[in-house]
Amino acid sequence: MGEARRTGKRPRQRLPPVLGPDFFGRNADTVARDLIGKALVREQAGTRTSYMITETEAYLGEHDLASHSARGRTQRTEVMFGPPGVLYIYLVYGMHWMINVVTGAPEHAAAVLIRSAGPFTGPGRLARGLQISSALNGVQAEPSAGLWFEDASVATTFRIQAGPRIGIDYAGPAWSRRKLRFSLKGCISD
DNA sequence: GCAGTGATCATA
DNA sequence: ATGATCACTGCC
Repeated sequence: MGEARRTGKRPRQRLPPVLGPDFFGRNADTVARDLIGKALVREQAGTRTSYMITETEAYLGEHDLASHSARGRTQRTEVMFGPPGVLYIYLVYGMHWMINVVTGAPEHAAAVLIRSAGPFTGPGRLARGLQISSALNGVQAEPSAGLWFEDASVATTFRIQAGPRIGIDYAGPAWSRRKLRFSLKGCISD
């Protein structure tokens, strides 16, 4: 007993789909744009919290001089060359963890940086707020990992703004000018 | 405006 | 082994 029956007139429960390789196995800029308004879900010690994603950045691949993968395959960038939907998490400035998800086909070293979600504006604050660090680097984003993405948009209509990426001037004007940062218009992070 | 912080990578 | 760099944040 105790199990809910799935027969009869009970309406079928609609679970928000977990975004997987089908979603992430596309161009980074498409994924980055599509992630705006989606949910980043964190579960720790049985407590689950969803955060609406409001800001992302696309890193297109080895040809993108702003991307870590432009320097080739290294120990750090190895996960970027792996399958889509895997988390790429690294430390910058000795104290801030960045949450990325690998996109595109394997061997195509592209990723999307999650810059803001829910109340956490800024990639460093986001990782700190969700208590994310290197433990999830190289791990598939799925419920068993405690961090995953869901197509759970609450807002029905919203505008997405595109602008230049932050903190990548080293890539030169051609790449730093490109509008590969996406944000929810009206949010503090837009 | 700029200091803090330490992994990572190139150079040797 | 050493030094430069860094997909940032917080406080001046």
